[in-house]
Amino acid sequence: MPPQDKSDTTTVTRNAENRPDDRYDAQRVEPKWFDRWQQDASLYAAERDSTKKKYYVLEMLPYPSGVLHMGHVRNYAIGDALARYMWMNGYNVLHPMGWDSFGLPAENAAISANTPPREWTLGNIANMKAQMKRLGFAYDWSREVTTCFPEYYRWNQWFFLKLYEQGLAYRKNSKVNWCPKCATVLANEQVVNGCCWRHEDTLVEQRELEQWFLRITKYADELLRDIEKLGHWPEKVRVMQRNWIGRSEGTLVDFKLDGNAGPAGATISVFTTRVDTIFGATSVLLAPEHPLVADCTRYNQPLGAAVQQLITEQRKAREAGDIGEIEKHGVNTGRYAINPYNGEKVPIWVANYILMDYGTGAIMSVPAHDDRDYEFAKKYKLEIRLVIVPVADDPEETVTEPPLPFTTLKGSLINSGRFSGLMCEEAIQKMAAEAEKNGFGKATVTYRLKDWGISRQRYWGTPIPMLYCEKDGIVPVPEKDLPVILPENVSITLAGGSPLGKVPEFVNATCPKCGGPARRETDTMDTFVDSSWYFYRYTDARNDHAPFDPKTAQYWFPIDQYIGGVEHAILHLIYSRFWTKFMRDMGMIKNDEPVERLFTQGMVIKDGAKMSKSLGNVVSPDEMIARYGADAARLYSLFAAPPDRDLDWQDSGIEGIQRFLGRVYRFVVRNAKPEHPDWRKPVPPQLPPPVRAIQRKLHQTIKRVSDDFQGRWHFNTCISAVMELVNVLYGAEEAIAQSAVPVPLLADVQRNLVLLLAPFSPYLAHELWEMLGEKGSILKASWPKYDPALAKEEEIEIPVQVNGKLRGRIVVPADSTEDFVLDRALADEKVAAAIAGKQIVKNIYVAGKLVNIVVK
RNA sequence: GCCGGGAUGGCGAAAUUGGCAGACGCAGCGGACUUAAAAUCCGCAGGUCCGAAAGGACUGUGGGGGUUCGAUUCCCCCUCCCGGCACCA
Repeated sequence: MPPQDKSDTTTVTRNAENRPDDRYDAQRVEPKWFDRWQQDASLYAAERDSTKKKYYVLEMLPYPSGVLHMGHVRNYAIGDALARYMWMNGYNVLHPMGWDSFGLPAENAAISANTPPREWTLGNIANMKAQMKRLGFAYDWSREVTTCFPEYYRWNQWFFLKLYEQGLAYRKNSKVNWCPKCATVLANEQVVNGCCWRHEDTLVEQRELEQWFLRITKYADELLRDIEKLGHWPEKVRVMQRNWIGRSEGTLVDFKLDGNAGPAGATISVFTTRVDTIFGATSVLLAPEHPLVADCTRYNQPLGAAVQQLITEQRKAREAGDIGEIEKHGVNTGRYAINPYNGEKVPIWVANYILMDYGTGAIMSVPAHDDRDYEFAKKYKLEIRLVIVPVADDPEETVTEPPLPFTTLKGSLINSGRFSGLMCEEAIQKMAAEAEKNGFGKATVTYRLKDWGISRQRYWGTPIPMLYCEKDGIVPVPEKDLPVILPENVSITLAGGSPLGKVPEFVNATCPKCGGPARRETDTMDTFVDSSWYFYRYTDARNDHAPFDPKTAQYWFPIDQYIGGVEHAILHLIYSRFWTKFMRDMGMIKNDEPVERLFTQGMVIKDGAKMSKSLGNVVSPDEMIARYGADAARLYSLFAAPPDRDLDWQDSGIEGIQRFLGRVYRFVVRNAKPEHPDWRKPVPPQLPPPVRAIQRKLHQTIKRVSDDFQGRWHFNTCISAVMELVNVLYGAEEAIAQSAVPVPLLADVQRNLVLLLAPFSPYLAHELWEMLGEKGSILKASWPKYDPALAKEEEIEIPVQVNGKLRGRIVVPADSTEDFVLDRALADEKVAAAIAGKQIVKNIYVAGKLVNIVVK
């Protein structure tokens, strides 16, 4: 009996023979729901002042590059499924979206296409937003954040002023990474293998510039320590952050310069993690760019030339990203330093493997106990002096001449004066204490993490709200004068420094202190500033007197689930953590960390390679929507692989998903009978076995899908489970045709089937929900609950092994005793044959799982 | 070099706590429906060997070893692939 075609909402088209067309046409159904959803802006709005439990699910906001790619679709399909699931479980869900819309590509477009960055960006946003809506993602668009709007970036400026007030933003002259293609500086984090993170073939140059820095290093220790709190982050990301912060405990030791070497009283400070080996130091090595080197080379042309050579070698190696493999070279300065522990004079060398930007740029060289120093000393025939010997459990066996270099900490000191005989770790403590007591050093901690340089010599970014007055120097723009608006109609080139510097109306300003003329800062902020706090803005996106309301933020934070690509494991996620800690110390928020759970989804690849235009293997979401529909594209991106693994896109795979959606649709079209008098009656408690099997499968499926949402998020297996359920339903079609399946059960199984699909394929779910006679959005319906008693199998099949080899299977009631199962197993014909004439050593029964009979 | 992750049919994958390896899907093959095709529905399907068939034997989760009644799963060694870090003193 076909459903009546009288509803004005659900339309089942009919074919030539006037039978209902049970073929699922996504191109008919999806636009219908799309239009309805468009008309209801409140559909996915998070509730203010809710008494419900909150859930904040967030996908990383995209850069509006022009069009969505499959990686976006996958990312958002995961988040959307979770958001819908949480809605159906009664949570007050915050699921927002926005645009990381400042950045260089807009300027490049301006240069190549002569389109103003703002226009280009807003056009892309409009396009991508339309794509997202067409894909059916359930975002609260009333909270949309667009970082290039003054309403947003004024708060970047406001935060900057706060950072400046607290000494966390400061200006200094320093060597910076310069990308010639971007025509701007890069933060350390943005340099990949010596190249620009955006231009992987472009070597980064070193330039000397005045720059604004944020003092992220103030939080280095806390950022490291709190990684422990991120228990629901992928271990991989936690390790990467730990390495990036690079905490290292050691000792600073000052070596005095000998006699006439350098200015009187001058010292070379070295950093070492192995001060216990210092009696084995046979030279001091300086980085080629160490300030003292300049002093040594001033009146020594040949030495200067040699040092210049070392600088060049080091720079080349760094740029090529293989500083680790640099061939060690060095040159003797001819001067000496004095080891404060034993008064010994050691030569000062300059070496190309010493880095100026780590530690103090100077080391003590201990060839006997360091691989690198050993190699260097061998090459230049420097003295190698053993000061640590291994300690064996049996003192008789203690080796006195270990193979060199001997670098472990499991040893004791020799030839080390009053420290001889101490164990290494104890010696490190005592020697550091002595240095401190005598004023020639101290225990210290060094980080690899550097302060965050945020100045960019580009146009399309947040203007840094600072002024330079001839009289008053650096003066912050007063808070009341924010925002400093980014001017329009600026001619953009990649040459000649900051484009804003060429706009007199922008540059020329008045000093708020003295009223005299002042020059405006013309650099803009790194766009990672924008994304460091945007998720707080979502909680209160239209606030125009503060970045957000602290109370509201406190309700929503921390983010319950953050989802994005692993490529942001360091940059974005470390800056965000820093920003949160800074805001906490300002009293704006109470949470120490922004993100409770982080999920990093795998890449979408095709034919074994990352999708790229040059490989010609790009799959376009628009094309997938046009061919298969949004639901199919989304469902396939969840089905083809577990979400944390890379996904190999196969066009034939999505066809299978399209078939599956058609199968579901067809089943419901044929079996929805909401007008039937029994349709809403409760399912009878006693069902005959073949029908009971349907009910059992239903409850098993609900359990599997629910468990996965709570646990490991393997949506691919969730969808498989629903497919199995559908296969069972098709197997029952004959029974249904003969009215052997009670209508209440038929209704129940269809309702639940559609509910189970609601997080994954919203268009189809909404269509079928309506077809089943249900009113209102399926999002407002409750997630199905399974009944363990109904999910339970009454009879189970148990494999029987003999000596671990499968020999037979028996079917027994699920509550059988061990004795009963074993009896039945031994009675099995094939099992009996396999054990005939042998002696049974042991019977193993794993309840409900397996029997193994051990014979000999 | 160090730290992660991975390797399972022709392909994407599954096996959640040590217990039937290959669920589910794709591609393939066979059948039904059709004048025919598409669509749809049903069935078969790791490999090798024996058998006309029913069925049976052996073998099989990158390679080698171990623990166990039993290992894709735990332990040791090795190979390859992907990602990250790397003279960080």
